[in-house]
Amino acid sequence: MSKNQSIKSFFTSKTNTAPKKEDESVTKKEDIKTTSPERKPIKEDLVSKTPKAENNKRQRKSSSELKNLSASAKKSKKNESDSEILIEEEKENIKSKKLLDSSSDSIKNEKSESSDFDSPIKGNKSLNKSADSKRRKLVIESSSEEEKAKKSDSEDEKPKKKKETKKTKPAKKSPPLKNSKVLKSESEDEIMQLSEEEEEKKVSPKPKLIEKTTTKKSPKKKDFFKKPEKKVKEEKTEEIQVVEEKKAEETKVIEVDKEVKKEIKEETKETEKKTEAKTSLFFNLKKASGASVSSSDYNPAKENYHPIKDAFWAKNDQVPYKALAQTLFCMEKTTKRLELLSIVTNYFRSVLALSPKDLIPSIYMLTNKVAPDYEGLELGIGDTVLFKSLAEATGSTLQKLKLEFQSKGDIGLVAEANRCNQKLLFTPKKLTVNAVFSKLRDIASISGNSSQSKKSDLIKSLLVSCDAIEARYLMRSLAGKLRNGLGEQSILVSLAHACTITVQSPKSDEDLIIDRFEKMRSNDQKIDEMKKILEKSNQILKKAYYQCPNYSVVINAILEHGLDNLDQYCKLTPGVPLKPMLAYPTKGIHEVLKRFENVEFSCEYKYDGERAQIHILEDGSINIYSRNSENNTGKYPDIIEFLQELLHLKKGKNNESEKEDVEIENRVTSAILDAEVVAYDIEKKMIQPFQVLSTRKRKDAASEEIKVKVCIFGFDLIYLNKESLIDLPFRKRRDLMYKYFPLVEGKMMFAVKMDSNDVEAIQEFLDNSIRDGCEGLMIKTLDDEAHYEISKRSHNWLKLKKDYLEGVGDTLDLVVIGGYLGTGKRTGLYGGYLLACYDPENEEYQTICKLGTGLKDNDLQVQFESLNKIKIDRPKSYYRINDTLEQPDHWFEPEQVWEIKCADFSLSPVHTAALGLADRGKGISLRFPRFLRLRDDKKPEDATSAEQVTEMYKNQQQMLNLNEKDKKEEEDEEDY
DNA sequence: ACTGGCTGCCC
DNA sequence: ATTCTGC
DNA sequence: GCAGAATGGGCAGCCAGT
Repeated sequence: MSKNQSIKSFFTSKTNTAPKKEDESVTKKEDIKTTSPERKPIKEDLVSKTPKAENNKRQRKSSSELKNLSASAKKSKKNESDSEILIEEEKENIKSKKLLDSSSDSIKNEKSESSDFDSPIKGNKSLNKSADSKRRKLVIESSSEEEKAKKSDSEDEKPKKKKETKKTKPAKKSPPLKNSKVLKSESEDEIMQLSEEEEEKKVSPKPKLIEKTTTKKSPKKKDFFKKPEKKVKEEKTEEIQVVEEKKAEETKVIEVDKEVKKEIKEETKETEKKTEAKTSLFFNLKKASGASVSSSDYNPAKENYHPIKDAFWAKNDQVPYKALAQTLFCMEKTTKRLELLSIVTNYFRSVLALSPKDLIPSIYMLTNKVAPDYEGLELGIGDTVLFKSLAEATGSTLQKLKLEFQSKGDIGLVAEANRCNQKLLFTPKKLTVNAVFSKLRDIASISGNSSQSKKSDLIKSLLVSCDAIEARYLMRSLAGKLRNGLGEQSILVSLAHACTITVQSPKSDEDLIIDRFEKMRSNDQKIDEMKKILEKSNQILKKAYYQCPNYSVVINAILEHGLDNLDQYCKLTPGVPLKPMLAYPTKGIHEVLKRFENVEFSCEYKYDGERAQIHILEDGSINIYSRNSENNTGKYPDIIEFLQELLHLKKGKNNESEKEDVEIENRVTSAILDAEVVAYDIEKKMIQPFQVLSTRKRKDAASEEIKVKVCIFGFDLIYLNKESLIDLPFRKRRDLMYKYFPLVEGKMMFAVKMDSNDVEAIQEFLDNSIRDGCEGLMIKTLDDEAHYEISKRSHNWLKLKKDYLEGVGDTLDLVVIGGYLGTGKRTGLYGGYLLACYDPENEEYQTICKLGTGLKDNDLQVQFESLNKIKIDRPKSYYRINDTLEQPDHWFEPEQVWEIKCADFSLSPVHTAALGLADRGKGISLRFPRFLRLRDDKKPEDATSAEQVTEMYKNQQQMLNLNEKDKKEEEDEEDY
């Protein structure tokens, strides 16, 4: 029965879904793309042919582009001279900039200098996931290609096998089961009841012991690999053995790379010294008197660092990029925050003392930005482009680079190792921080036809001039992940410290006080005083920056007027976004009460929409900014028109007379309103889900064409009629908001609130909020610590969502079927996993989401070991995988079941869970999935079923509300 | 003119 | 967005 | 408790290739 039935059911499932799909225009593609069992022939095609074709294609391309390399190298000279001009322009620009009156003016100038288009190319703060996985896919497929030929025969048997495995699993699983229990007990606080035998096991594989048994050099992983490898070989079939051997090879590679990675710093430093030895003479000539450091010895981590003597460039020189690279390099050696801060502080002090004009580019480089957030200037470079450029620049193949990336986990290290070694006829000019920054801006400014290749050319031209260390950090900058342990917050602290320690002498403009606290450092009492001064500077700077998040403005103000007077020059201004107040997640009402003990607070609905900071300017124009200070003005023309009407604002000169015409008691002439914009169905008076909101146009939306109507839910007022309200307590700010902003049903509303600290009342309010289609509650103190001051605490509010509560919220038991190799601190482990639910109807596993959070470091270790034992070289035929989903690096036997929590369910264009059940062409996926624990008591067939997933999807509050409304009003179904 | 892939930005 | 972790 | 760094789904915008 097993075999036939399963095949039959596969078949019927297919024939069922196929016709359905056909009448849905959407799904033509899906039909082909989805891997489904009875389509095996096609699947074979997909798996074995496509990658080949793709590889060939890429190889061809990269070789042809290789030829271009020499051409681009020639070009680079021209590029450089071009950028020189730009740099000069920029310098002029900065020089001539009058910061005071208009942050925006100076910004506009800058922008028009470097770019003549205003369509924002978005930034590059995160590694591109799809790019990542693409790369992985390529690697895996190519590496296993040979195997595939052999395997394809056995593929036919797999569906049959599946039934067998199903039956035999309990027996088969028992050894791993024990293991996983053991592992679990390590990773979980809650310890399961274990038999004595298990108790023993529990003790033995503790990481510490493993460490002891390993040699000095080889990391723990060495053991992890070898043990499972042997075990598995003994008990598995021949077929699997092949897989294992391959696995072993791979693991060896990783293993080696691990070691390599550890040594790489030292190595590179040595090579650095050699190469720099030649050039150091050159620098010595140029050096200011007293300085005698070569560039690769530059060490801002040094004790008693002297910003001039310990630097290696001369006064008024442009800061060499090498200095920045060395700074970052020093930072990599420690994780201690104070040390990191001091390193960057020292670097800044040198810049201040020698080349103050380079402070701005330095800050941008260290915070990995190219412009203020609200300018919308973004690199538009992802991993894909970066790897392509790197391949072209170095002559390596994409494949090789990507494979290397898997083991190194960092594109900077890959670039460093593959750096173009061929010596050019003439030594390229040394890079300066300003030059690199300018080029980054150039890259960001390019758009339009063949912009990709132009960007690529720029990157290559930069790479040519890089030494090893520089290449490392340049690539990280381009990838948008400096990963240096200091984010924007801490860079600001460093800057504040630097500007406080190294200051201009009050006596003359020329003199510089190198260390204002020199005499205080040895005295304990004085040190406290020093710390106070530093902290005060810190506050001044942070307060200035969060009200005016523009480094050019802030730094120019510091250089011209000093840190202490910053508040006069960096004031809150409508038209310039400020950093918004954020909220901390809270696990329950009790935690809320504990945190806000004896303090009055208010609870508000937390709406599931988009944060909007609405700026109403004196001239009647309105700007809207996102949570991350992006300019969203072009996204909400409807809101702007509505508000201008509502508040009797008129654009243009006539506003004076107009305003007098209408008599309103509390007129808004300027304001900054903090609000949530939510998709809203006015007819049904219903809040719509986030997924609806997100389908709105983002740029140049025309108000007539807008389909998704929107309602503003105001919750805070930060600025009103020329006055900043940030120092008022929340209670007063909110009252002003109520007073000045009229309520318009379905257009302009206020967050539903309740001021009470009664547990039951809050509980009820929380339930209500969920019922009304909200995410939960925001909790804010009314009077105490209730200023809108991000500089003190950016997360001054609390948020309480249903799915934060323990034992509440949707939980699923899902099967791990694939893994994605991690990057950064997860290098050498899995950084993410592919999860599936089980569909007994079709006897297949359907992907439902990827997972990458909620995992403890130890979980990652343990999982890497246990999953390696069940690694397979290709997905099972009964895995239903959409081809547009990025393929995992490794596939696994369906064995481990994990408990996953999520906030919501969504219809997914890529995941196949419950495909056809909730929607004809779309599967279901999870919003905010996170790992809870291993369910070693469950077999994969006991995982949450497709049907259950559908149920959960339909039981979402939003769906319930929708149905209820539909029933009541007997209207047509509304679907999105 | 259409599509797929990449990127950035919302959450 | 969520979560974990070192300081 | 903070800041930083791992990672999620899913949308529109843009570009390259067909």
